[in-house]
Amino acid sequence: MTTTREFELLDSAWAEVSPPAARRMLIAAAAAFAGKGYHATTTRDIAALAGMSPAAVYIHYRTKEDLLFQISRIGHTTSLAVLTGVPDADPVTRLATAVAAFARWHAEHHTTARVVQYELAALTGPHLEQVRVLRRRIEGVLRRMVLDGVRAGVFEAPDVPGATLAVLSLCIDVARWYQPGGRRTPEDIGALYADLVLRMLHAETPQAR
Amino acid sequence: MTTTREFELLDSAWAEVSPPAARRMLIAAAAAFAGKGYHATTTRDIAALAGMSPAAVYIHYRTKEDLLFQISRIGHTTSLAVLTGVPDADPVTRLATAVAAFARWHAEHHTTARVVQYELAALTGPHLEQVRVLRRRIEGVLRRMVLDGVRAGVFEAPDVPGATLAVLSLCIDVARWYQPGGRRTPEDIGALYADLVLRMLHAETPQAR
DNA sequence: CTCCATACTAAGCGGTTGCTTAGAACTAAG
DNA sequence: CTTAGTTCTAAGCAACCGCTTAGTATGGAG
Repeated sequence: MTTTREFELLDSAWAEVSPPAARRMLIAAAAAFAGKGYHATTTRDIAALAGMSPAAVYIHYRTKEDLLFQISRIGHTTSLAVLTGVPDADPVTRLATAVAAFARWHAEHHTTARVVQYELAALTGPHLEQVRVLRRRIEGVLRRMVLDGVRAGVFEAPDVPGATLAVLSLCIDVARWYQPGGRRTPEDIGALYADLVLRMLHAETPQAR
Repeated sequence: MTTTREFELLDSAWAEVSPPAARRMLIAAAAAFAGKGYHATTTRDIAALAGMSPAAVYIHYRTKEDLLFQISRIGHTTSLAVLTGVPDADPVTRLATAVAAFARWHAEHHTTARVVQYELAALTGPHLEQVRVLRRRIEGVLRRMVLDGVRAGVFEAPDVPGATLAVLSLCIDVARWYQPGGRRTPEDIGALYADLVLRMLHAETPQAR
């Protein structure tokens, strides 16, 4: 129960989910899906983690897949907000800040991020389509940032879509390898990746971090 | 059946598996695991894909997890061989060739690579430990290449383990996003990534390549 | 031919799965 | 107090899971 409460306090993104029992169920499902994978998780696992009976899942969610979809939808929306919420600045600072925040999010919320990035195949047709729209928007935002820098002459990238792909891929993969007890904090990872990405684009690192 | 035969011809790494029926079973399992995930794949799926009865699985493999382990073991060994098989050269050329080959392998063999990279959690204790040894070796080989360049003064990396992590992560994640029908061929991806990695390490791109 | 090992299938067993049903406990309005 | 609506549980159903068992077909050795 302590774990669940910590989750709620840390993760303001779940605040919109109500009633509280439905939120607890979502958080339990996200933890279970992230730890064992969607298909290896049973509805009984989720209910037990949420401290309720197996049937309670179906009061708030139509199916197990609906639970996955809500996690995926909220997760994608939140990570998109992290990218777009970066303050306006020159292209170099802007991309550096965005990469740092995006990579950091994938570490800090690696539980949600793992579901977001690695359980897409378990979504049903219409739900998958809805999530794909969000994913295209995320890539679009990042590509625009790279393109702005290239146009301003501060980035050097012979292949803009390719560079965007690499940057996105780098950040996403944090969710796979990150471990909470590890050597690097989410902040460290954000700083490291911002630096590496600027080097990748042959940009001068600004003295303002 | 045509698909299975194509697989066999393309993938020489499976050659060591015998008898042929056991090889067909492994290839069918790899395809199924990559497509739907280990837990979503039933032993009946695998048998059907291999064109045999469900019970035939257990003639050649003790459990479903043993099938996964064999795929993972061979996959890890092969990808390690791809890295170590790079011809000796100056540090810049050597790392560039290795990254190109490693990234390319993850695209070309994205079916196997997906099982290798994303189904580790489904391995049982001793099998997981065995695979972890191979994974540490892969990271070690790559780190050594980065370190050699830093020591020779041709790479600039304030954080060698961090840079190694990023390079490895970049290549591994190819298995997640690569699609056979896509715009980029495995060769394209290898070339793109070799270039991006050299930039990341502030190295001058050699004219060869 | 017999003998025997290998490779396979048909059938099915015990256990687990996602999900449903029937009803209990609680809350709040009239 | 009654009533209605909501949230939960106990019990269980049909389908499906990994895996086993019993038996058949094949082919090589003697």
